[in-house]
Amino acid sequence: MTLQADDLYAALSHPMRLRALVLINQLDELCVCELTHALGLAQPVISRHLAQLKEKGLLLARRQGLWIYYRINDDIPTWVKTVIQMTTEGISATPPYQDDRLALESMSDRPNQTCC
Amino acid sequence: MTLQADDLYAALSHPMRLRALVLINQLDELCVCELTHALGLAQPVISRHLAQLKEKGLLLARRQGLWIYYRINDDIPTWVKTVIQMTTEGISATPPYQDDRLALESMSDRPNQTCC
DNA sequence: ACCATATATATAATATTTCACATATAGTTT
DNA sequence: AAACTATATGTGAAATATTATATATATGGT
Repeated sequence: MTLQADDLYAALSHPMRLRALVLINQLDELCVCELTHALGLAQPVISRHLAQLKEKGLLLARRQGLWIYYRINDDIPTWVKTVIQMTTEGISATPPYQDDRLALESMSDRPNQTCC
Repeated sequence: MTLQADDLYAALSHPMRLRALVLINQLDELCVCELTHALGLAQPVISRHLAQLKEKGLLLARRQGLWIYYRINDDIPTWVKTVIQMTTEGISATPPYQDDRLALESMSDRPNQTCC
């Protein structure tokens, strides 16, 4: 069951989902609390958006201890990967995407695999 | 005023708008009646979707006699053009996009510039 | 001037999406 | 096992998008 174009664009149609996806694409893998911090949203809101991206087949989730890490599903059509990559390159240096990245990097006690 | 990523993806988030855009991208320029025929939608529905694509800056309209032809705005960021092109190439050979093209080509008394 | 055709728009009804808030689940630590 | 943390989900309200229908506008032809 491959990702349909409709599902891709439905997934990207919310500004926060686009911000989340661009951030994940830049950093390979992020957990919910990192996204919550970077995007400044309430946890249930982030979780819901991530659930949608996952439902559509765009993201995969991996649990590690208490944290759940989301990453881009590698099993999507090549053209979709290109679209995500072009978008990321096209907008990552502009607000609000640039600031999202800075907010993430300034996050204290950010969980990561090495410390567990 | 450049096209924002949010606007692009809001524009593409409706299946019929995606179908219209892919068709226009393949054929350079199409009038409302051609799109109505190809996509099998009521005229006001098509007009509204086209108006949205135009509002976001994705399409331009040109009147020729009674017909209004829509085409892709060339004044959009390069990455957006790439996204549209990759999408078109990625899906144009699959349904329903393939059938839209066939429906268009089987349209009788299709208006075109040369006959006016 | 009148009629016909192509397209656009107004409006109200409907459907869909999103959010806020509360609560549930799963894993960890003590 | 109880308390704690991170994340997910249920539910109803609010916001937003879409459609159907009717009507308006613009152009061309007679």
